[in-house]
Amino acid sequence: MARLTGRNTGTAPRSIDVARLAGVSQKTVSRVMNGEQYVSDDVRRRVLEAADALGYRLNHAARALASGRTQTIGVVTLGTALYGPASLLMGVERAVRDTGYALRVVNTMEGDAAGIAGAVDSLLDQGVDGIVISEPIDEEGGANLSVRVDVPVLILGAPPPFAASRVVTAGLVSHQLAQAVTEHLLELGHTTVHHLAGPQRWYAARDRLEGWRATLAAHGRREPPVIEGDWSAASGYAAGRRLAADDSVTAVFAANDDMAIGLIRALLEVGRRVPEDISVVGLDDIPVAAYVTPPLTTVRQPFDATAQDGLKLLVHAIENPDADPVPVDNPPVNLVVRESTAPPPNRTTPERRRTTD
Amino acid sequence: MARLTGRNTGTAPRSIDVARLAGVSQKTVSRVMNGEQYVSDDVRRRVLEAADALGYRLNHAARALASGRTQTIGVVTLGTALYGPASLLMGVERAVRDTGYALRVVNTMEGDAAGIAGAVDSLLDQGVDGIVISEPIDEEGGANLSVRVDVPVLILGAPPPFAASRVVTAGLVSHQLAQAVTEHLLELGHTTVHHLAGPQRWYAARDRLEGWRATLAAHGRREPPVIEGDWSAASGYAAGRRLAADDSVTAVFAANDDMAIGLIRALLEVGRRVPEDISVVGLDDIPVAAYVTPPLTTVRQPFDATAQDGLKLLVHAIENPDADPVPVDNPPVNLVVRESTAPPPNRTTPERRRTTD
DNA sequence: CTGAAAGCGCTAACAC
DNA sequence: GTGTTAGCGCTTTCAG
Repeated sequence: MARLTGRNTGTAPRSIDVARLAGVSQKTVSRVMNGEQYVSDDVRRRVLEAADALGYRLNHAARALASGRTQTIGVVTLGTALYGPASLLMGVERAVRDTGYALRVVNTMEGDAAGIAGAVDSLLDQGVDGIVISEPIDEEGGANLSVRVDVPVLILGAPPPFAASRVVTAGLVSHQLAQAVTEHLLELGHTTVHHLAGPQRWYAARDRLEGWRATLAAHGRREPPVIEGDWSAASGYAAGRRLAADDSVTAVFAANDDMAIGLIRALLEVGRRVPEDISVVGLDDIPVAAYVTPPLTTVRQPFDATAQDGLKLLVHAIENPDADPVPVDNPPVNLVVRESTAPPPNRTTPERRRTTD
Repeated sequence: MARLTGRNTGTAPRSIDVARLAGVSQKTVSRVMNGEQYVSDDVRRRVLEAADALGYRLNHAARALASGRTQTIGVVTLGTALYGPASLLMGVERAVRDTGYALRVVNTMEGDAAGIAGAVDSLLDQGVDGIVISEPIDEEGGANLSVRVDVPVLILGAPPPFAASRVVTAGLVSHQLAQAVTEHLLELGHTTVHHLAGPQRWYAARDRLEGWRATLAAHGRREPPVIEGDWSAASGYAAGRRLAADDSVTAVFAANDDMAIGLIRALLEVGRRVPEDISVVGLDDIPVAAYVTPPLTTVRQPFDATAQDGLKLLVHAIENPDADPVPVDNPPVNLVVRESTAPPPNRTTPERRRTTD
């Protein structure tokens, strides 16, 4: 194809076109577009006007090729609409937006053989300056990432599962959330607290379990057997059926709200009242939590704060390859006490209280 | 497993390195990497082996620059973890994955001045071969996209709000979903059905309202005044308070499950039973819908099917610039009848009206 | 402060 | 079937 140096019919304008119109060199256009210093205000204005007149749009592919930087961050998520992961993803998008980077997304399905390693690999393949791994789960020891990753990595909601050149983390708060829940229940007077855990391949699920366990131990309470669910309301329902059969259960901490809701449903179906007979607490504070019956006591997860803090670290690591990671504070724990928790029933003198809701 | 040695450390293997190792020309490597024809099996194997040995990774930026195609699709979503939009996004990711394209994501916040146009613009800026707009909302007539869009666009869940060179749509089923719900309620014997609509800036909300309205009209029923919510359980709750004051209400169709749940909560609080006094239906079939009290009757949205169908169209449009768009079938409507719907209560006065239909 | 030259790693067109 | 020759549109030296 011949050089279309003079005309650009149907072709997007290039920086050289802008340069000609503004009467400067192409390099100067580049300087202006990148907001570099050492450009006189007059030249800058002329370039900007010319660019605007032409409808100039910087070609990112060319920039990436020449500079080796893509100005995009890749995120690996679970391919699920679960409230937690979805909220985190949205938080990440917002946070990335603020940093001026673009966002690429790749999902890992649960049970995906390639798992996180495959997703990271494909991101590296597409070209990203940094990677966010959101809520990783261990897929068959998939934690060992055999890919060499030489861009900074942010792990959200789990400690570094593998060694990469520069890894930062954020959102390691499940432990505290679980502690807050457990203590709330203990303070109400419950002798102990049962736990309906999330799938243990998830770090978040393990961390919540540990937080619960540690809190119980700290208060010298007996640790009841753990029931493991899969985050779904259906699994909560199944767990509720089992728990309802045990008269000693007076308080249950479900690792997320969906399971808590399923659990409550099962309890109600067999005639156990919540919270009069059994208190139930969830975790997440999903949008409907305040409107189920009874309104659910739960802890809110700080998704946006986590995403923002994490991205700040990641971008810092990208742009300052040699600097040390700056630690961020953990966001405050936000326990939302509603009506699914109450003191344990008085066994000797059952309180007969009528509630219409 | 691939290894990455460093993007511009001078050590990143390029196609020419692979070519040298395999003893072929660089162009041949390119042919092999792109799966082109006319490469002997022997050469292909040698190239692949050399690439693997070197840990070669194709440079997408260079490819994009040279070919003008990015092999990525951009998606514009609402920056919300609402079940509907989040599910659609996940569906899109999965579908995009299957097509071999990569995915870029940009959010539009509600109330964002730049709105969809800005998001599309930024996507165009980053370089994409096609664009998916998921559940657009009208932001102050933001429908007029002043940007020139010269890549195919897929609109999910709404008709084309603007003129672009090639626009395809999918997921226009809200109307039918609303119809299914309304008819279900009518068939149970309700004289009419009230509607708690979604925010009318959303096409999905308008379409549901239209579906409900048309169905009522088709059955010759009176159309009660519409209450508008904002998708949230809180707005459903507020609507429930108002509706509960009206004795004539026996059936309500809420435009999504969250609002339905809030609505039910409000009804229960003032002593109106669901479904004995009032039937309530939602829309979405969120994960907890089956476990709230009472279990919610709702219609499931075909997110995955919509995303897949839509992406098929989009990719077709991308790869066949001149072909006509192929229409796809609408997925079947999936009404899930649970326990929040029942025949209307028996009035003390049998003012039962005969309907001939 | 500004400009000229030299690629970044790949694909496209056309030879062979 | 395979190689050769040009660029894609930008950023990078390095001059002035």
